[in-house]
Amino acid sequence: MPELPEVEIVKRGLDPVMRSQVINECEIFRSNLRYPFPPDFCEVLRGAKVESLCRRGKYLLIYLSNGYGLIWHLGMSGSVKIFPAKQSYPSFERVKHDHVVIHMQGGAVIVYHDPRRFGFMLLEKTENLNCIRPFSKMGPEPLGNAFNGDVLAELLQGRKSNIKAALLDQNVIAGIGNIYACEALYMARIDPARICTSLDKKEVESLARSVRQVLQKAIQAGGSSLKDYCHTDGNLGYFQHMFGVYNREGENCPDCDCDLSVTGGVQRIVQNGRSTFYCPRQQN
DNA sequence: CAAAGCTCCTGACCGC
DNA sequence: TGCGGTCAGGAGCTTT
Repeated sequence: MPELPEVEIVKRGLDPVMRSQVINECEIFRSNLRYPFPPDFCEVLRGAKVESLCRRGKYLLIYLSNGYGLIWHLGMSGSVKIFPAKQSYPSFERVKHDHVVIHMQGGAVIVYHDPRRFGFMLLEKTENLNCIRPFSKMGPEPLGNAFNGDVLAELLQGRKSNIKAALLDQNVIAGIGNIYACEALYMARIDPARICTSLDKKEVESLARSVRQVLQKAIQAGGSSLKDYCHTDGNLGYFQHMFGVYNREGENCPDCDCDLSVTGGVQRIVQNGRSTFYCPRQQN
């Protein structure tokens, strides 16, 4: 479940093997992931030099010298593996669910693996990238300079949904998924069921700070590895060991020492069809 | 327009 | 041991 921190870690892993390097060959092993590959997908990549890589929300954007940008989303279960030049000879073993293989001129091989195939790769002219969906409507980067309590207050202005759903809406803030929405609300000590408009200025300030902090800490920890996610070198992130509430139903949260037989510990509820984990004693 | 529901997919897990 | 049912969730689409 790659969210902003996991995509950022993937980007940092890809950068040294892709930036300023030429793509020698691209192979796809099925015609579609979530969406069909563009018909000229491999041709556009082949021979192109990678100018730069960036992350926008949960998206990876790879800018090519031929005027195209590769739009790459890891969906729910996507992961990227890099086989450095020395180890890629004679050839790596392609395993089940390896759908895309990119060969760099220096010999490194980049493999996209995605069992559930919620991920996708698309192409778009670089000049159009900011004008097309989802980027044209996407909310601000929570780790960017342009994000703070005032901005968040403006974004939540007049919203009638609960605050958890708002954090998950990519048109409000970019990059937050279910894990970090739960963790940010816990860190800010805000009940996930609160309606956006009911939050006062102080709470919104606290939430904006918590969003930034939880994402920064997760990046420092190499992201969260649950089920499918791992780094480009195969190592796991360890932020899942630092969860306060996510996936911890029935346990004490880090700031509670209450009697579990009385309080039941961290609760799991369903909001908008998604699990929410929270501590009723800390978040209200 | 906003908000909520539905859908895609596979593997893990559970109960019998 | 096997088998069917349920769950997980990002985001586009549909419905309200």
